[in-house]
Amino acid sequence: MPSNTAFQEIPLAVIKTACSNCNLRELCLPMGLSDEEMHRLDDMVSTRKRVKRSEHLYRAGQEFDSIYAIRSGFFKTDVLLEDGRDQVTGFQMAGELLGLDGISAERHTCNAIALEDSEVCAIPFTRLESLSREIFTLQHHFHKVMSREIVRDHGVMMLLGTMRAEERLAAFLLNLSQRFTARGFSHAEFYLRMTREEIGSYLGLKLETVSRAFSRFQEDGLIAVQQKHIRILDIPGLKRLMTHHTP
Amino acid sequence: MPSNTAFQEIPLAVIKTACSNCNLRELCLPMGLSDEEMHRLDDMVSTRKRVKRSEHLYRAGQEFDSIYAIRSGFFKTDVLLEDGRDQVTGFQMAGELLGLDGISAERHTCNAIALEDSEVCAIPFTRLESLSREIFTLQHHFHKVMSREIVRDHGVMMLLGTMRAEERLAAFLLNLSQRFTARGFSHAEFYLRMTREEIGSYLGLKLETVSRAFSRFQEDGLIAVQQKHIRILDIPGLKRLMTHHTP
DNA sequence: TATCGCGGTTGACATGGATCAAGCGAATAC
DNA sequence: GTATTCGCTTGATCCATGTCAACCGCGATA
Repeated sequence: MPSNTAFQEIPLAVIKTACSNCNLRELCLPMGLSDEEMHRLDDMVSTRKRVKRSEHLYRAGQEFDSIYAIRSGFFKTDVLLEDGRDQVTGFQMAGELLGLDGISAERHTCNAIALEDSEVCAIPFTRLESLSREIFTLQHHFHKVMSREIVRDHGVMMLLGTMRAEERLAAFLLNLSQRFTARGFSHAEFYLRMTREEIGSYLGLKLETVSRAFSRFQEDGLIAVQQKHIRILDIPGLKRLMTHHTP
Repeated sequence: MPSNTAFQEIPLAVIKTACSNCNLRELCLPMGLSDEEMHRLDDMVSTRKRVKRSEHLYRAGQEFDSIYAIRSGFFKTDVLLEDGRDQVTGFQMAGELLGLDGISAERHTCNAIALEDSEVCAIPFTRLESLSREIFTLQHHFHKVMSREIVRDHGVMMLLGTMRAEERLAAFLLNLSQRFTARGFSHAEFYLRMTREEIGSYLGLKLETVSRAFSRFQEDGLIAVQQKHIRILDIPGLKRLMTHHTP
C-alpha cells in the first residue's frame, strides 16, 4: 500500500559517474556517439544515484525534470487508478531509460520502484534537449529510443488484447531471455526479480494463473522453475506455444 | 484480409498546404510557435495527401521517412502477428500524429488505414529533426507529443489489463467524447467511424461483447445507440461505471 | 533453534466473456 | 428495383481464467 508519503523526498546516495567509461554505453543513450561527443555527455550525466530494493526512484505526480538511465539493477513501473487498481506497465533493466512518460505533462505519470539494489544515472531533461540540439546523433538516437518505447507498448497491447495466459507468459519469458542475452548474461538461466503477482499484473493475469502456467511449462519440459530461479529448456517450444493458437 | 499488394505504392492526391493558416495548428505540431517559426514549418510541411476510406496511408514494413499530421478525417492503426491475429492499436483524428512508431527501426511497424476520406500533411522526419534543432519550442513540443503517446499507451495497457468489458467500453466512449470536444464538436453526439469488430479489437473484446455492452448501456439509459450513431446521455453514469468496480 | 509471515503452489468451484448460431436491417452492387 | 453482402443484435452454450481456500516452504527474526 502506498503511504501518504508519496511526495516526500527520499534520500538517495549520489555518486559521480561518466558515460565514456560505462560498459553500457553501447546499449544506452550514448550509442553511436564519437569520443568527443561522449565527453560532452559526461558533463551532463554527472550524478548517479543508488536506489535500494523496494525504494521509489520517483512517484506518479512528482515533478519531472530528469530521465534516468539504469546503470545496474532492476526496476518496475506501475500506474495506479483512482479506485485502487494498479498495473505494472513495465520491467526495466540495465541500459534502459526510465521516466520518458514524464515529459508530456512535466510530471511523472507512474511509479518507478527498484526490485533490487540499483544504480541510475540522472539525465536532466532540459540539458538533454539542449545537447541534442547540438549533437545530431544524440538527437536522433533519443528519438529512436522514445519510438522504441511506443513500439514496445504496442507489443504489450497485442499481448494483453489477443493472447491467452500461457502465450503471454511464454512471450514474457522469451522477452526477458532476449534482453538478458543482449546484456551478456545467460539467455537460458536467470533469476526473476519480481513476484508472481507483479508478473501477473504486467500480463493482465492473476498470480494463481501465472503460477499454474509456470507449473504447466515445467511439466511440458519447456522450463525448469524453482521459485524465482528459471532455466529455459526449450526456446523453440516456447515460441511455438506463442504463435500456435487455435481459433 | 490484406492482399499481397502490401508494399505497392498507392496513388494519393497531393496538394499544397500550410500550417500557418490551418485551424488545427493549436492542437497539432505547430502548437506554441511564433508566427515567424510557423512560417518555417510551412516550408517543411508542404505536401498534403488525400487518403480515401479504407485505403492505407502506410503499411507495416514500409520504409519510414515521414510522420503524418491528420488534417481531416479518421484513421485506425493496427498490428499483425505472424499467425494472423491482429489488433487495432489506436484510432486517430484530426490534429493527431501518425507514424511515430516508425522512427525506431526506420520502418513502419503498423498499418495506418483511413476509416473515412481523409487528408494528412506529410512531415519529412529528417527535416523535422533539423528544424527542431533550431527551434527549441518545436523540439520540446515534439518530445511532449511522443511522450504523450507513451502515456496514452499505458492507459490502454491499464484498460486491457485490469478493466471489465463494460468498463473498457465506457472508457472508450468517454475518451472519444473528450477528443471530439477538444475539436469543437459535440461531446454528447457523434458517429462512430469504426465497426464493432474494430472497437472490439482495440478493447481486447469480441464484437458480440461490444454489441451487448452497447445494448446494456442503452437499457440503463447511459447512451442512445443506433448503429454508428451515438448519443451520450449520462456522462457521470459512464464515469461511475468505469471506477466503480467490485473486487 | 523455534516461530512467523510472505510468496508460491494447488485444488474446487464460479463466472465473464468467447464461441456458435440464427436472424435482421442498412448499405452496396447489379 | 432487386439481390447480395456486411455489420449488427441477440440467444444458448462453453471454457479459460478468476475467486476462494488450504497448505507448503523458505527466509527473516527472536
